[in-house]
Amino acid sequence: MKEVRTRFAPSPTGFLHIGGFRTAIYSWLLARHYGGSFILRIEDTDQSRKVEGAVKYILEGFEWLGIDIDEGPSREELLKVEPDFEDAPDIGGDYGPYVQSLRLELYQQAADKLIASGHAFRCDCTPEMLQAEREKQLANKEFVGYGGRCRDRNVPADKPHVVRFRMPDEINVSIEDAVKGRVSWDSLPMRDPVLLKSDGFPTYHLAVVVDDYNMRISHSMRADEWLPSAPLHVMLYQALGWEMPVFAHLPNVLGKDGKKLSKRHGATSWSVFRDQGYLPEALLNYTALVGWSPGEGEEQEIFSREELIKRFSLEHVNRAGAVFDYDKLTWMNGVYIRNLSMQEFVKRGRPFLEKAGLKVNQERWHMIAPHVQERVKLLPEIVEKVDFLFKDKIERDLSKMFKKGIDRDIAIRIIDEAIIGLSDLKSWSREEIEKLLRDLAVRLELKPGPMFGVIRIAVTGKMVTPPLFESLEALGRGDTLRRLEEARELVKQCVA
RNA sequence: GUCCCCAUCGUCUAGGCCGGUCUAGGACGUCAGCCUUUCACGCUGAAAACAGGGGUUCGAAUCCCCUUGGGGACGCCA
Repeated sequence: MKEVRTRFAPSPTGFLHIGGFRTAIYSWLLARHYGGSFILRIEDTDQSRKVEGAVKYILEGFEWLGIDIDEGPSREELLKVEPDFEDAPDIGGDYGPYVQSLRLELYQQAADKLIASGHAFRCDCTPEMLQAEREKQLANKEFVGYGGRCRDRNVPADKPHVVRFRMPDEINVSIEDAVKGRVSWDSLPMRDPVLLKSDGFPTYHLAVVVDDYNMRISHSMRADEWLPSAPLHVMLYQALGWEMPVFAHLPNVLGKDGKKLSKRHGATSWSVFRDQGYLPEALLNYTALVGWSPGEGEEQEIFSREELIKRFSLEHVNRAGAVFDYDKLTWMNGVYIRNLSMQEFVKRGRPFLEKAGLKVNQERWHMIAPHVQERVKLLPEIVEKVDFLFKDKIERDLSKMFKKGIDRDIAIRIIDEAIIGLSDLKSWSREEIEKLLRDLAVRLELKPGPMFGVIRIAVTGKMVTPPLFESLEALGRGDTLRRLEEARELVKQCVA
């Protein structure tokens, strides 16, 4: 079997959203599944829309997600695209350059070949002329497109011009798409499309065909919106006498509203997910499942990178667009967080505590971590659960204390007794603390729930915390007693 | 205006190619309950879908056609 070679070919015109990343993920997965190569190619043929930093951003996203690249731009090539990309990696490969603006001769040659064989022609129509033509067609509700003025004018090569493909009057083209199945066209996809622009740069259509062919791409995977121009690409391959890759048109990733994913859907770029506390392995897992499933009745949904590679196949890529469900991603992130080793959780959680401005005491954090690990779905949620451990002063909403049969006097009694008992505790351990407080509840003839609630608010200031005894243990005897005493005074000031 | 793609619970999907085993399975979310020191986790259960209409067939979620709905393309953007 032919080597599987896939490529991801972003244009550095903006910040790639998660839908674009999914295309990359599928391409990468297919290459890895078959032990092939995954190639990165930069499609910077529209110089006017270039955005500085876009390539760097994509590369960082790949690294974060764990998508490794086999062939791609060398450091030198990257610096030509983004001069400020100081730590640009040196990827390289045998089919470079991997940046389209550095491959202009190749496109020119292909265009010349097409002109020579009569498949293409030069055109010197001005943008104004084309615009006028288009408006007229639009007004008449006609098929919009080039009218063919220069088809047989033999515009000389030394005059400013574009090169257009000579679209036949009738076509009959079909492809065997790896996800859509057989798709056929018997009417024109577009009229004499431009192949080479007047600035010497190719349009996407020419570039993708020339590069996929020259880079020996076996599977041309791309988003759904390219399907309508596939017949043109087929005709280009035929006119050039080149063998075609397998096409795979991937369904779109949609926002909650069922529309194609875009910026207005909020968190759509990888770094936003990272900052919101999603784990890269969870994002990768979930994203792979938006539009693909292992099929065959498999009910497992949590897949490691290796399992995804092992199971991925184009046959089970869905044909319909799929909504990206943040709720499910968040749930899955929680699963991944709980599956982390304690050490790993401690390590990954800490930066979010620091970012929240807390002075993290590693001993306390380490002690409480196992008890918050199963309580968060997003890393930043850790902050509100443990900040009482790292603050000198805490806020208390005492009013929350007085419910379920707890009044001011009882609260004071509880706190007093707790102070006495905890001070006398032989060792400051979770077991000792629990035993003492449970005994106290029995002695005071109180239900444990409400009574522990009083201590909870007195010491942490919150109604909801990690388990109480573990929380006190992590806080330490000194701070616990100090806070209890402080709370006692505050409660005394309350009007009964 | 022309062309193309798509269509199973609210969402992601299994099943469809090889019609019967599908009174349509799983997951997220939702609701109820259990567990329980709060909150989670975990567990149990519930509501929830084959877009509509025609065919073909003994039998259709599965095959065919039409309708409807959704998406996309028609640029010297990708």
